[in-house]
Amino acid sequence: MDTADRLELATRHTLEVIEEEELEALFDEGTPSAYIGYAPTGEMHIGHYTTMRKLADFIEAGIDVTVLIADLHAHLDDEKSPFDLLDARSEYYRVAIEGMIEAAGADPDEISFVRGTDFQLDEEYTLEMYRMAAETTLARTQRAGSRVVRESESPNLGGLIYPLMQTLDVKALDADIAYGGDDQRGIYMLSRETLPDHGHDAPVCIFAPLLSGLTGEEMSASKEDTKVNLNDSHDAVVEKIEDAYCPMGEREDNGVLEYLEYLVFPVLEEHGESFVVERPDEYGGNLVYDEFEELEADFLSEELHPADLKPAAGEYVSDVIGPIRERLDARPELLAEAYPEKYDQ
RNA sequence: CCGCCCUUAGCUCAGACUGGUAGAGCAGUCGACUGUAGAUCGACUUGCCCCCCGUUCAAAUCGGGGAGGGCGGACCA
Repeated sequence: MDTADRLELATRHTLEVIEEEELEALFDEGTPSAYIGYAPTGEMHIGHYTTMRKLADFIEAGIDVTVLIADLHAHLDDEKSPFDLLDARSEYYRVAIEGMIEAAGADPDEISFVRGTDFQLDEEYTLEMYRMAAETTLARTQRAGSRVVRESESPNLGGLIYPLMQTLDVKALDADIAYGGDDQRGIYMLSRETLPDHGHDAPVCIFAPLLSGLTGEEMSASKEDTKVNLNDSHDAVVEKIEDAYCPMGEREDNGVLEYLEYLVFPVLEEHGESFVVERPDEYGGNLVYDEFEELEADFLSEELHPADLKPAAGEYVSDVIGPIRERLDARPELLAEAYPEKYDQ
């Protein structure tokens, strides 16, 4: 595969690449490494899946991929995860992530899993963190993490250590590429500024779009109705999509369309399948789409009505998470131990 | 170590001075209207009032103690 093809694969369906020329240079040199980190806090949802799907492209493009399960970060960010649940949540995340990677059409064995505490307590790492803390202002650090770390009237120090550690993770994992959702932008811009002073190249940054929530607002981990969980039952998925904000002919803040664009169609494309909308004859009969752009055009022209789209979308979204749901359902103890307050019986 | 302030519905808070076992907004649920959802109307729900002890016929409210959180002082003089 030549550099142009690898570039196309690695960057398709992404929001932003900083900088594309640097990525091109990495491909010319050989096999770059990329990493994405997830802090094991709340339950994994469909938004995680969209970033995960990209990893399959990375592997195919000849990139070494590492997934970091950032357990310390999960606690540093306002104690979102209690310290004594870090083991359980890390394990749940690993299994869920493997499921997503497999469902996305890649082999989980081709991805390296690393846990934060495996290396973030090393003397070298720690010492460098103190040095970085000494050279970075409060305001700069706060700004870097503002979209990731929980906002509060009385923020804890942990939220400021968070961006510094994430920056050091890039170096510790020797990553050429830092990949993540667009919310990570602030932190990785800090990394690009800081790392060259700490003996590591500024990482190429690739950002995935963040999906809108189903209620028209931002997707929120704490608001059930704004997102589809990976272990939601088929009926729960269909119902959430049915209840979703979806104005006819509009794509702004339209989570349903975004789910289809970034999740359903890429998977259908992988399997060579079409998207079928069952529509009563009264409204014109069934519709078949092979590309999202066709569906989008019909939706925008109001040829495709939300009331016909939603039931179909619900079915396909449920199918997409099906394999992951099966994995999680097969091991109920994972969720029970990771979220005892919710799954205790 | 000292002083002051805060803690009431899922969230933001009112009520406390002048005791009579709780309210608003938002959120949520359900209807109406739309061939979906939203918006808009209409209805409804929600509580260890941080904990313990005391005063009282009666305590979210008064007194004492404690916990958690915030702010300031103390060192630099």
